[in-house]
Amino acid sequence: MYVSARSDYALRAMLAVAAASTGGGEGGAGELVKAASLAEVQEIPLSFLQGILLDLRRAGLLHSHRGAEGGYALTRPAAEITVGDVLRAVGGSLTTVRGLPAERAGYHGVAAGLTDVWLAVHGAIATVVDSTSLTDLLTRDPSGHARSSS
Amino acid sequence: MYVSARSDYALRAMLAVAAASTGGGEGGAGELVKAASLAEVQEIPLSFLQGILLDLRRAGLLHSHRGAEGGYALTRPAAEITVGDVLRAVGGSLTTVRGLPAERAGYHGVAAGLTDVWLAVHGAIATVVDSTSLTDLLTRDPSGHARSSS
DNA sequence: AGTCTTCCTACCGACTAAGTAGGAATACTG
DNA sequence: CAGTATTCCTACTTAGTCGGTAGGAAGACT
Repeated sequence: MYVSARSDYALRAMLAVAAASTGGGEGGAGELVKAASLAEVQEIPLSFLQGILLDLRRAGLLHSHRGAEGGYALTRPAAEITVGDVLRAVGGSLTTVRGLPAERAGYHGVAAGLTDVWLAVHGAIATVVDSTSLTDLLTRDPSGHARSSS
Repeated sequence: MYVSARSDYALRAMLAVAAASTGGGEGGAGELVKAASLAEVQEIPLSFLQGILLDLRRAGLLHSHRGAEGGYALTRPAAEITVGDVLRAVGGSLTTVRGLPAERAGYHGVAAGLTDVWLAVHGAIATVVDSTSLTDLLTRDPSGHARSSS
């Protein structure tokens, strides 16, 4: 699996927004965080981050507000947003074979069985990232995310 | 997971070599297959394939013989070569975060938990590709490889 | 010697990823 | 209504990798 800078930044930004919301003690989602403060606390280039935040908003994970005192906030509770949600919002499909989604690799001859392998890999990745929520990462509860070994 | 053309070709070539060895009926590994025939049967550009076969040989998965009647053969039985072996031979690490191996992502602040996610993903991928051998793919035995989605 | 095949290095074009720049739209303040 | 702060959006630049090609050198057999 290749995690691009874009995906990495997206996750870190989402975690920072989630931390600001829950840390403030306010139960609602009214805690707006500015892009500039996200860029600073996680050391992400601001211009680059803005494009990423736009993707996250289009995917329905963030909502934003313009003008003074504007910023970003989660649309759902952090416990209901998974790592997989964020990755898919900015990166498209989790598994690609030569640029194509895994299910349409198009093999023939002795290589026909490879499609099943890619699908199994895809399922394994999805299981991990879809069972890990933002709160799992913030609280670092060991029982929160899937343990592949054992 | 991104499967590059290089990795894809490598697996298809290995499968073709394995099929030629077992299909011939000869128990030994003496069945040499030429790069040109591999390129033709799996529709891989010959010049590109030669570089890949070189990597596979350096990784100890193939041995080669030059001159007329030369070619490539497996160094081990196909049942003892896994998909993971082939992928690592041509592609380096299975999971990379911004170009770096997963274990040295280097997070700080609220993003500290991300490392565990990448390691869990890495483990999940490794479990699949390391438990699938070339013979599993050739015989298409359902019990051979892991089934993630029960 | 001659031929066949692997071996090896260098190179090229195209694409994408990462990051930058600059401005338009929107919201609040006074 | 003027002004300011912030998100929004598009275009651009740069650097690196990926896929593929070319041309020979080294070895093996007849």
